[in-house]
Amino acid sequence: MSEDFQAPDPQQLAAFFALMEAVSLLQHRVEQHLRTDGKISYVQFQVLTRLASADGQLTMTQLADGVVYSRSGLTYQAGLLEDAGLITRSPSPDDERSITVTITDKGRALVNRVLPGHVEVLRRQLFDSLSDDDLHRLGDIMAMVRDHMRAQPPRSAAPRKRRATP
Amino acid sequence: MSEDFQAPDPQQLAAFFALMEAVSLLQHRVEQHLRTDGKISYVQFQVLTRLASADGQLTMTQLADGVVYSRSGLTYQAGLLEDAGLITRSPSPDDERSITVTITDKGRALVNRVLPGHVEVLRRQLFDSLSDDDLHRLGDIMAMVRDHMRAQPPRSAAPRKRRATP
DNA sequence: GCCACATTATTCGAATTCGAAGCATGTAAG
DNA sequence: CTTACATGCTTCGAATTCGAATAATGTGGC
Repeated sequence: MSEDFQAPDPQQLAAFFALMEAVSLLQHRVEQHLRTDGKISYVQFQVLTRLASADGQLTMTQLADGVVYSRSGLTYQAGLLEDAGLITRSPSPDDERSITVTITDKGRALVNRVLPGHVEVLRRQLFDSLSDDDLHRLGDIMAMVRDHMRAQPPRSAAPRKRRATP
Repeated sequence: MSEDFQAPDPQQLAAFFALMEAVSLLQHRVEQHLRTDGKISYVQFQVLTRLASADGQLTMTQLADGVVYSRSGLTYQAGLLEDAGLITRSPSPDDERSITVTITDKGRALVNRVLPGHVEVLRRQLFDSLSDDDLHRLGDIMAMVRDHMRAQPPRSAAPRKRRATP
């Protein structure tokens, strides 16, 4: 396991592993609560809350980007949410290609019904284990990481826009 | 959105959102690299590295717990890894029910081949955006969260075998 | 105006995931 | 020993996920 390449600092790796494992556990708990309490998945909850905090409507692309999801996956979920009467989809006025997704009253009601329990889960699983200072610090750190990654395009999937001998 | 329940501190929520979003992005990047470079998923990579650092072999349950995965999901992945010749499965000597999973030389070779690139991705996506101090702090914080959640059983799914109306 | 290319969303098929049910083995109580 | 339950893993079906291909609309250069 120890070879000639630039060996990583064990401390760095430990941080990475702890980060991934903790978030994995947290996701499971959150998912479980939302499923039993509101009969929705975390993705669906994310879509609804994003719509709610965005004054009611967003396009599919805006949603997919925010939720860090594939377009096709979002199409599927939007279909389910629409069938359930929690959102509506309508063609966008400005751009004929876009779809405007709007949260319904029923959707808002569901969010409001589930939110307290959701927050309670977060409190018990995450917030309670940290001091205010640590929590504050965690927020700052992860915001930096998030911004850093948003700014940095993936290595190989970089769009081949670079001049191909024009 | 603002009602009568114990409203969460916006700062707390911001930390949670940043945490989830950043990890989501990170997972995508890592997954993408492993797929293109080694033709394996992150789960499979996790299984292999866990085996490698555990002196070669573990039981299915130990693996599933460590990887935060469903048993059935692990069975599926183990099947793929075995077909690919990266691990072997054999009945455990002590416990006739258990399966001992062992990493093969080919499995170790794959890990060693992919590891440098993997670490490079982590460096570029995660480590580079943080000071040593922040990284250290992040590790400590997430370790605390992880331990806290491991210690705390999920709220509703806790008791499994409650007798059904005797 | 017209042509090439970018952008938006969906459909499709394949792969992965989970939970419940099933099977076999281990263990404790009587 | 025998019954009752616990544990370890797999099988099965349903749901979810992604990426590639597709269709439709927008935009820029000429």
